[in-house]
Amino acid sequence: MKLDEAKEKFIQAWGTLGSNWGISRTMAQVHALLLVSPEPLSAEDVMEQLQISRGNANLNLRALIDWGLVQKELRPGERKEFFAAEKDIWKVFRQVVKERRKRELEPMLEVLQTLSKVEGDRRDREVKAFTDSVDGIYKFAGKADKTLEKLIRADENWFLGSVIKLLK
Amino acid sequence: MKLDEAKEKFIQAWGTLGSNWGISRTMAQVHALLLVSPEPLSAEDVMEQLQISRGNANLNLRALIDWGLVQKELRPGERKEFFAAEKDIWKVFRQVVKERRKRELEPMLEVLQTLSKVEGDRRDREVKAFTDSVDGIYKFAGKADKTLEKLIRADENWFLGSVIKLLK
DNA sequence: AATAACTTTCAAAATATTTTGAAAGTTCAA
DNA sequence: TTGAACTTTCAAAATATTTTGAAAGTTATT
Repeated sequence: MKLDEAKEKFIQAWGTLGSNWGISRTMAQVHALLLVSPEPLSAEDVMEQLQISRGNANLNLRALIDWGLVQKELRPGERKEFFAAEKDIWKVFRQVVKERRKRELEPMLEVLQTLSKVEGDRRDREVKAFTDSVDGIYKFAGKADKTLEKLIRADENWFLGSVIKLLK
Repeated sequence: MKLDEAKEKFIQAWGTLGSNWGISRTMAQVHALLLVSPEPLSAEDVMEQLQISRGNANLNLRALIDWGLVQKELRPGERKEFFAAEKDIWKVFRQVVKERRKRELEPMLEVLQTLSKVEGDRRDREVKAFTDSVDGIYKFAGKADKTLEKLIRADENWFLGSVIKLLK
């Protein structure tokens, strides 16, 4: 397989993966493109290689920066901005975990806490089913939150080493 | 807060969570509704409580069954089908991991393997960046695959106990 | 075989998300 | 302060996804 064909396939596959996980296809494709580029790319480069508009390129590059997956690079004497993705996939993974924890898990914990204060007789089947379910999820989410916090703090080797070893 | 209000909020929150993770809002809401219902519900019940059409209810109930999160229940002497969600959130989590691994991780591993066979001189910066990236992701995905396989097989107590303990 | 009680299908409609591109905004060098 | 070189914005258009509901299909009973 030729490089260009392989690149194209990779970009497609990464885009599909992204859209399965609630990330827009194009954002994942921009990420994929930067992942396999040896040099940082300009917005123009991204537009050309993915055949997308300027506005779209800008939007998705900014979103990737928000997620902490891409960084701007300025070159002395050049006005144009260049963009480079973090290449270490372990770091990428940890960063995504970190962001999703902040954006989704923590807000969910607050909602669950609120919901556990529902009024009503615990002997009521409806009430009991509800509180049991919410309590179970709340406990699970709390444990997940703590676990992920440790994971984020843990260094690469720790994750590569200990967890894998533990699980074997 | 009254039960009905709390239920409504939970269904909304679960729907939002789902759509953040690439699951359709309505499918997640049907799941939420079944999670907090003490008794199995009929398609009719789901239609009424979520104010959705028959076709939509049917589609999403079937999808939840596909994901292994909901089961049909037949009552002797009744023609109607009833639906109940698995209530143990650990089991739900493990089931989701199991399905996503099968549906997404394994196909991705195949793609990555194919892509690692790209032609070209390794001293070419473009080729090197590509193969380095793909190799890194392939190794990561392979480890994740094995780790998740263990997680799926592990029993509840193991996950509740050992992993949490390890991470503290 | 006919009917009643259900479930499933699917094309069209509704809705939601993504993309575009031109205009506005910014920044810097002259 | 101007203008060139860029980036950002955002309303409209395009596209993708979800929802509807009526019709078709299924199954058990009579």
